[in-house]
Amino acid sequence: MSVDDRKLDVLRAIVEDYVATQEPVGSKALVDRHHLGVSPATIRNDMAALEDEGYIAQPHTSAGRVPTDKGYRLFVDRLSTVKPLSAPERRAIQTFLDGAVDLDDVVSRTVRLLAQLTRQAAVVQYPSLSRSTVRHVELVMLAPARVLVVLITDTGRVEQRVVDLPADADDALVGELRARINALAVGQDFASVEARVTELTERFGPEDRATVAAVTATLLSTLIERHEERVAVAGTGNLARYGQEFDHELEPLLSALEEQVVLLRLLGEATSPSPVRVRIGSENAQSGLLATSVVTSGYGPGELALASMGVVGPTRMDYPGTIAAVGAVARYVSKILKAH
Amino acid sequence: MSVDDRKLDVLRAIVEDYVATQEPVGSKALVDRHHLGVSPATIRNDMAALEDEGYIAQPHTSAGRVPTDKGYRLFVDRLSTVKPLSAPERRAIQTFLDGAVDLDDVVSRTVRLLAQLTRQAAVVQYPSLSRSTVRHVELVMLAPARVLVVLITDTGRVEQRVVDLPADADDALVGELRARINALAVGQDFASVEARVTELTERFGPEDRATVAAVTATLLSTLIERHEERVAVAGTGNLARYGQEFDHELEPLLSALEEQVVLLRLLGEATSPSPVRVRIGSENAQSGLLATSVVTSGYGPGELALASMGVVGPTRMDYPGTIAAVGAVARYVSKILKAH
DNA sequence: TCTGGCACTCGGCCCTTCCAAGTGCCAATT
DNA sequence: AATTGGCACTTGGAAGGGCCGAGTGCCAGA
Repeated sequence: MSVDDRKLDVLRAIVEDYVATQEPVGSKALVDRHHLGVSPATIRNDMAALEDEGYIAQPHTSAGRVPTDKGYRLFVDRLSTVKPLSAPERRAIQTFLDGAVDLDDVVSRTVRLLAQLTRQAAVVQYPSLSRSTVRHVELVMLAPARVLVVLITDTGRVEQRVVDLPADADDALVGELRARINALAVGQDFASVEARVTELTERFGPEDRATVAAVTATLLSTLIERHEERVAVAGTGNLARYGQEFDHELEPLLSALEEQVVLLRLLGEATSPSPVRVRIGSENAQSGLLATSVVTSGYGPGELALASMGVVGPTRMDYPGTIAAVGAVARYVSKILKAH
Repeated sequence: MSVDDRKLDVLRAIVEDYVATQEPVGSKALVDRHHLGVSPATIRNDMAALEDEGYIAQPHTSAGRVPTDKGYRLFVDRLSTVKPLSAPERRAIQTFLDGAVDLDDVVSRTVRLLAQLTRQAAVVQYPSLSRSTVRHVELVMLAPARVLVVLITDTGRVEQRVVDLPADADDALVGELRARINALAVGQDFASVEARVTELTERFGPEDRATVAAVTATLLSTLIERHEERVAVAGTGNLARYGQEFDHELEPLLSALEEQVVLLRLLGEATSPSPVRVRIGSENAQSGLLATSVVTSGYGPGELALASMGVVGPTRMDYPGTIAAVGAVARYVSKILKAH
């Protein structure tokens, strides 16, 4: 075994021990707990080298070493082996998610499941509108000058918006409008609908145009408004349990977890479902999250990910376990969405 | 001024000082900060009496006094004067809530506003279905054997559910069903709809009854399922800020704030909008909430409250300010709902 | 009924001491 | 060249001790 190999082994051992014990780990403890076959002094040399390269650090002189963000990064990228979920965990995922009755239920069950599996805070984005297609648009008159616009997507999501019309409308007009909108929107993705629906106004008589414009404008804003994308959160209590280590930093973290904008940035752009992504500590570049890592995965019924889900926890988290959990849940949810 | 009056003054002073400083308050500090016109020794006697009666307690011998739950209760019931909101606060409420576009937006803005005003955790219940009336029921065919049921209430709330039919249906059947359901449900409160809709099946031919039954069953379950009542939460970070005083108790508290069931019980039965209710510490009889107080108010467009909103914080909270804030926000939201 | 005085209690702060864990370096060994 | 044992050094944290101040309860006097 070459020297570099052993150094990596040492780093791995440090990460594992530190994650397990939450305490800086010294050379002696390392050789005791892992059978490395060399003496503490040798380990010390390796550790000094690792420290020079920036993978570990010591909180104070005469203390053990702690992994740096860079160290965790190396660990995640090259040193950790996939830790398969236990059978009970697999069963838990299935039984928990199979009971879901609709999309909202899937999301809320997923987020609680993730929080429970990882004992950290979980975040799940509702499947994004912008990648869905329109299944149906419904217009309902609530009052002579007030219409409810309901948008139904192929993912089973329903968005509604109330429109105040510039003038009273009658059922005939609303009915015609409903028919026309559905004729050109159903089955289309949102971008296409945007393109087609704008010309719709011209097909109506001048006296109705203002009304039609009001309705289509609302429909478009529903389609476009990505910031409407919702996010479910659970397990924030787990972060508190993770100890007083966060100390004062707990409050900004909790605040961050309440802000949709922050959460969406956290989950990042959902690309393809497969790879689980890990952002470690300072890689987040988000004020309250410098001491936290984020493990995310896209999910969705097809090749493209509709949305993301993930877990937020301290940098000193069990990466293999968390990655496995997030990956497994994302895969299973994707399968459920496909079946629907 | 009789003796009992002064004792109550002393209690009030203790509560106010303790809330302000977070530290046990002694006789000397009391006479210094409040011009009570008597000597510390006199105050000591009063304090001893108050302690005998269970209104205050001392953490240790030779420490100042701290109000008990019973003391807070007396303070809230008889000693605190209403503290009107400041002009900026009033403005904040208006500008913040007037921008709301729909019911969901009202709720999410309200909960954030409450959290910000009181610097505590806020909880707002979505207007309850069970007290609403039906404005419209829409059936949308998603597939030959799959129908989306959309229920629209007079509060602007929309509930949807997907039904898998026992057999394929055609547009004609669904259209007829839609018309009939609306004919008997629109304008009715939920209890009436329950009563009327069950007989509906019999009006259809035998071959369609299974289909009709499936749809009506789903509609009924949507009407009845109160546990579907959702709750919005914000400001949990404020609880962390409230200091390490919660210590280990923070985690169960955060968990409790994530559980719909607990939150709904916390908000309690919404009765009439007007009075703000306060539950103090052990009055909650909820595991994680023994050190917290809950200030709630019903709200809704009419005389009856549709739902509740409230604030959760440490027992050592600023009751007059919190009560004023919750009351003002509840009144303002009620006004908005009435206007809609 | 109130007040001033007085003895007493006790938690928190500060200081010191001590210890264990851990390091870095170096000379010796393989 | 790599590894090892030995050793001096650093340092945070725990343990102990003394001090101080805030606060109390009680009592005798106004």
